[in-house]
Amino acid sequence: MASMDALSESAEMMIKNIHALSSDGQRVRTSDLAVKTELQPATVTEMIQRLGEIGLVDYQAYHGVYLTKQGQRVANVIDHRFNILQRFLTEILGVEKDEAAEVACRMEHILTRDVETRLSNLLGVDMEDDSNLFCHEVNVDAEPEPEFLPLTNLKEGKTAKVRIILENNEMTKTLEQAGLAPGNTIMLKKSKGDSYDIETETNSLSLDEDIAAKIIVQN
Amino acid sequence: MASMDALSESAEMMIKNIHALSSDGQRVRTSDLAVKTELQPATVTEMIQRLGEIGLVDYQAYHGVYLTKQGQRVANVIDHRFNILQRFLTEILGVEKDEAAEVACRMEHILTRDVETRLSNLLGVDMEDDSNLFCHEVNVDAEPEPEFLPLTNLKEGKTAKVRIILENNEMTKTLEQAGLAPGNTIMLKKSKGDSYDIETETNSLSLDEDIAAKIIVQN
DNA sequence: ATAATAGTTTAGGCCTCCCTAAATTTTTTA
DNA sequence: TAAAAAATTTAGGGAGGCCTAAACTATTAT
Repeated sequence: MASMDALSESAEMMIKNIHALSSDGQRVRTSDLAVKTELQPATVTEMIQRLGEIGLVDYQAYHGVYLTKQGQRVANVIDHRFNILQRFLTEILGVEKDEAAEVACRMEHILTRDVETRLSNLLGVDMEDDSNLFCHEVNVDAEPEPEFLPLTNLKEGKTAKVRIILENNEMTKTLEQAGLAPGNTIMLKKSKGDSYDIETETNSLSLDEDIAAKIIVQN
Repeated sequence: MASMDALSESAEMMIKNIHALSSDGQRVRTSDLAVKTELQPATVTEMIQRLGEIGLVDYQAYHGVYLTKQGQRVANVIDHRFNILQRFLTEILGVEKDEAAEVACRMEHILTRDVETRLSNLLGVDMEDDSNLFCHEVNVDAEPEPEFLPLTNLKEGKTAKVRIILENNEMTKTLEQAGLAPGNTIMLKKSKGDSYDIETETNSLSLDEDIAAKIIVQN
């Protein structure tokens, strides 16, 4: 049980993965960690030995590890940060799930307590409530992924959801009032020449190509 | 000029600092970089030699460095990411400036292009426009910042713009059709008990607290 | 129960990033 | 312009994090 230095990203990832694999409180095997972390078994051994010296993990040679109380606390913090970040990235920014998971997995080691709290508030999560502190892993269900594309590439008759409007000026303000706002669903009726006829939930309108190119939709 | 591997955080920080110190296109001295980065001069030398081999920097022993075209491009990307992150942290999350700078300074090396774009959009920055790609340092102009807050925290009689609606289900679709969509302006008429009477551009409606809490507005 | 197999650790090597101390080069100044 | 001072680089070392190959331990199967 040594220094209270900040843990490295690698060390935190190892703890996170130990937590993810120790469903029933059993010791986690080196080889399972190696697969999960995509490291060589020898590297895992080295790592968990170091974590053992720091007191975050109970390690017995040839018989794997489990998290100590202290280690569990670390794991919970990391998991919580990951969840908050992933939710922020997907629900608010609209980032695609896999990328959100990757980015969240890197950022979770950087987030400060304060930023974490503020993000939680934005998402309407009660930080005191530990009940959302699980979910270790990326969800790997392959869904027919909706594509992001400029409105100019949408096929006639297709419906898509507005995700991003590049630029933020008078013009785009007008568009938003006409129902062309992020989150709304629109349908491209016709594109003739450089004019795009679209239908929003509330209006019909026609845009020229320059503007249409700045509207990114998702089908 | 070697590998196109991703740069380490340390390498990116060095480039950022070279950029920050080379105001007039002059070579930057090792000792100045040492002060700025809080590293030993010998460490700086080592680093800039490596950067030179990769072609990001023009290094002449005993006479300092300057960024190559390629190095400048890297610096611009990093600076832009920093600015976007810092603005997000301060303007939207309300994080105190110094902490925001620190966190942004760690996250800038992790941000993907996609997340960067989406954050820019949330902030109303046009990503194509390179004119915002300078500013190495923290912006210290205090403006009367518009606040992001859940509808449940809006004062009666106040007008605000809808920025984000968390969740994307049947209910929220209905809300959007009633004018409660990102980009629209609404006014909170009255909040009595856990019921919120609001006026959108097209309708009047009443929400209960659970839903109101998921609507983030900006005043 | 022991030999074969599977799993784990140790040994040793490489790279990055940081350091200090010594050597070297540049700049200053007398 | 040569000696002193300042700046820079080289040399060498340590920790973390990763690797492969070899040694070792545990498990399984006959």
